Amino acid sequence: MMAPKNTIQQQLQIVAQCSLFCDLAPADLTAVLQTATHRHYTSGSFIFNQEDKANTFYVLLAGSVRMTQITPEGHQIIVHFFTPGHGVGIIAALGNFNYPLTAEAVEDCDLLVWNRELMNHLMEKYPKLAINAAKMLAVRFNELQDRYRELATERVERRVARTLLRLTKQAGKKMKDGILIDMPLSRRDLAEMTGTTIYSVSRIISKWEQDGLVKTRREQMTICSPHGLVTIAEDLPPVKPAN
Amino acid sequence: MMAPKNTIQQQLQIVAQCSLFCDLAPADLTAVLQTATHRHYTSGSFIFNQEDKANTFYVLLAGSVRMTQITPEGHQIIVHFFTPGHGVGIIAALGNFNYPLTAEAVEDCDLLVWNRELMNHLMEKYPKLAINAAKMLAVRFNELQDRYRELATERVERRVARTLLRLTKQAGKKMKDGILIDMPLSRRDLAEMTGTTIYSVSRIISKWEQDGLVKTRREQMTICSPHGLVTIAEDLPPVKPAN
DNA sequence: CGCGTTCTTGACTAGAATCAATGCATGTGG
DNA sequence: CCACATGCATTGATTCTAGTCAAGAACGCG
Repeated sequence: MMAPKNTIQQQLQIVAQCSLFCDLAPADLTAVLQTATHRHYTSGSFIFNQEDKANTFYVLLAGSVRMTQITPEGHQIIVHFFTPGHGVGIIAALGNFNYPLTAEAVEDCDLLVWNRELMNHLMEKYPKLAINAAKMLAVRFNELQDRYRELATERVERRVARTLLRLTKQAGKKMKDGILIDMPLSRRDLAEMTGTTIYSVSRIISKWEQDGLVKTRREQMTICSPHGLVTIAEDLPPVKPAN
Repeated sequence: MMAPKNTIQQQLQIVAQCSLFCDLAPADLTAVLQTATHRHYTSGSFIFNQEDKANTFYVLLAGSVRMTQITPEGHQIIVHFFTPGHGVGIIAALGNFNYPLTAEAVEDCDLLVWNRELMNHLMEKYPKLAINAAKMLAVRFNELQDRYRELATERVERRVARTLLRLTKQAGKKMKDGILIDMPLSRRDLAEMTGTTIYSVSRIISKWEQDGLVKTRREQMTICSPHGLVTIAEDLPPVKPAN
């Protein structure tokens, strides 16, 4: 519907860097890309829903995507935020089951789209593609495992600190008063990312704001002292000289 | 060193069913298997250690393997138990980083072994292999994600119930007085699998034992009423008629 | 300007961790 | 075969983190 944010040129660059396509012979890469179609999602729209049949395979070119999962009891958790260059829905499409989670565009998004079977054929034809997919999955698996360990062994405050630090890496934008997390980010989001409640998050953030570590507005967050957050995330003693 | 528990014949059967090798042309399968070597680990020995360089790739033929991870603070968590037919160390070997966890033989084990680079070549030659690896990873990823969600949203008792139910599926052996979990399983193991402490586990198990749901000995566990555990795991009301 | 969100804060509670003491098995060596 | 050491398991008392509930403030939007 709308024109994509970036030019085709720029998008190709993003794709070529994307770990799914790296190391692919240039000719093969263009062949693979020619089989893709292109879709735009406006902010707030859903790319797919939990329990949908997974027969599509996406690569995010522009925008950001929030992956959530909702339990039978109605608890929602946020599993991942995707930024450009990452594959979306790959796991479900590989495994040929239903999407275990919902993908929502939190900003306007451009995505490359493949049909599941088509991608399977491509992988048989270009083994590198399958190997890359597996590697990408391996990396994501490790990230998830780390977060699992954190959840199992760490306090809420540390988990929130870690999550914010991760977000600065993913979507941080340097401003004069600190690093802005450049996407809408509510207390609820943070709570659902760290496995806690909005109340606990609010208390923690309030305290940090008093200590000058962060500045917040509604659904927005600036990290003034990344180092201070690291101190909390790593459970180092605060800046007192005495130990 | 020692003769394997099963005959080569039996092992081939296991391997052929293993999701890593299924759908492979029989000729290709034998070709792939011929490149593997074979190793035996005695109970209690370590297959690899956290932080080792990951250049080996295993498939478990017999025995069981416990995967643990230890945090800088010294908290240990159990990430997975492997039973025959599963790939061990695959993720790290794919991603070409260090093993993020330790693999320990909890019983005598037989494994097939490949060198990392060799497996990479094999995958380029037999794309099906790479696709299967990716699919296998996708399945494990989903399992991990489920457990992550449980950890984030559920109480300890439910998590312990779920874990025991999973173990009955993985290593359950039908006995006359219930389903025996056929591997050494201490309170500590359960605590590290569910993200809690041995004290909480002990209290919960004691209560269940009083209610006749389970029977325990040292490092051993029999589930007398799987249904009762399901009731707890799903948070259904107990067997009272009134709601 | 009124409405719906989002966010904050306080009071209270409960689930689970921690600490400490003790009881049991199991295996060891005199 | 018994005394002992060791590791595993239980239980009670206590503490504390974080969840729950409730009320209201601040913000943004139509």
